[in-house]
Amino acid sequence: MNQRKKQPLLTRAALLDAAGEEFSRTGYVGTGLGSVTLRAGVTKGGLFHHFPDKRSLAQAWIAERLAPAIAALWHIPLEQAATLDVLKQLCRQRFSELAPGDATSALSALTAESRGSDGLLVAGLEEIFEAWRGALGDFLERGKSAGGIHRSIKPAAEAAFLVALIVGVAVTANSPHNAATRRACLSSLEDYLETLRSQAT
Amino acid sequence: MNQRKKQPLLTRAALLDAAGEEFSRTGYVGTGLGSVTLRAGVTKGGLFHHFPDKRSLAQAWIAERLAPAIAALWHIPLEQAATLDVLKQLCRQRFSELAPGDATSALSALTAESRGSDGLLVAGLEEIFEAWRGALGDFLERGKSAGGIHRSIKPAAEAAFLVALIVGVAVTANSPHNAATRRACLSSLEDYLETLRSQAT
DNA sequence: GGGATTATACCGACCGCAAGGTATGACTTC
DNA sequence: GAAGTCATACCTTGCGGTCGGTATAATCCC
Repeated sequence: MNQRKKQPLLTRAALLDAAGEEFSRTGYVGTGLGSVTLRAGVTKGGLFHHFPDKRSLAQAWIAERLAPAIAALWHIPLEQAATLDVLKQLCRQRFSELAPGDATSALSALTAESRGSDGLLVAGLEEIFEAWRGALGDFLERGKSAGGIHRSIKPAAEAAFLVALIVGVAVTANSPHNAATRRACLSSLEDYLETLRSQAT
Repeated sequence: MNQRKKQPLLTRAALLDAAGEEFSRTGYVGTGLGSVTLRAGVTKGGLFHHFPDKRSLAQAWIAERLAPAIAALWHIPLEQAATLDVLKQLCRQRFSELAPGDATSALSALTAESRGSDGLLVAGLEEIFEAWRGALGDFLERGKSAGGIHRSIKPAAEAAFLVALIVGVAVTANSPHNAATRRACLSSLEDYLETLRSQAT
């Protein structure tokens, strides 16, 4: 076994993971560094050795954890797809998994919290949204080329619309308590996606 | 002039207004009672005379200020309408007014923040969403009866969908900086609303 | 109606605590 | 031994909340 006692990469990773857990559940201002260090099994000294301050920790987590998590959930499954059914199936799946603390909800909550106050955090979050909209736009573009998606739609606008909708669902209906609302949104979303389908030739 | 020196109703109102300003801009945990009392021109003693604790202050603000504000923005204009054009015009208007700190953004941010942690605040916020979805559902129902809206739609599901979308826009595109994203969402929203129109006979 | 009494509204100092952050030192690794 | 990695102890600040006191308003009683 590895008998090394100081493994900076692992401690850094543990700190990021612990911070992510806390940020996802209680938001940025709501989480104390004490809970983070406790969860990570590291003390204050260790934390501030790896990150100069709380905001940097959050920024690192956003860039190194949250962004990839969103990509894994929403970009990659669409990477080589071009049909509406793939998107519909993806939404069904992701909506059913939605819960407080997951990546989609965390992204939504962090954005809602940071906007207006913590301008520096917004930058990293905004990048995630840009990438998300880009991936969705590319997907829709491919769908248009392949013929499965109607020619008249504007992929960029439609992507922004879809991202907003998903965020809205993550905010208004991400708890097991309001599963009914989530199902209602999903139902209407599927109807809406059908309107993007190109008329059968 | 009224020379009364103690006007409990006015001070209470001032406290609610001040709390609203702070909650809307920096969220629940992000606002200190010091800023609230300062803005209201009241001291801690006065605050805790009217409200037993911080959470009660927030609850009172949600019920007495935020809920009516949302109603004024989204329910009342639709109260006696039944055509899609009224809804489209309303969305155009409200989207253009969207900014950090307004009622719609505050509702979205507070909900995103409270869910998972402050269960007691969620109750009041949930009521607002219920009323919102109800008002929108009634509107769509009237539209169906009047004939302007397609018969096949499910008003309740569509209402949940629309509320989620608006919240999503308020979270992802409520700052003047991303007006482009907001316009994109609005554009797609209008296209989407058109699909609800009943086929011309 | 007018003074005494009680209840209401508000002030301002203070408390305990947890927050973010720092300084220093000890142990590891190269 | 020098640089890197982490622990311990501590500092300052601001938080939500309390408490004794005071000034104003409503009520009572004659």
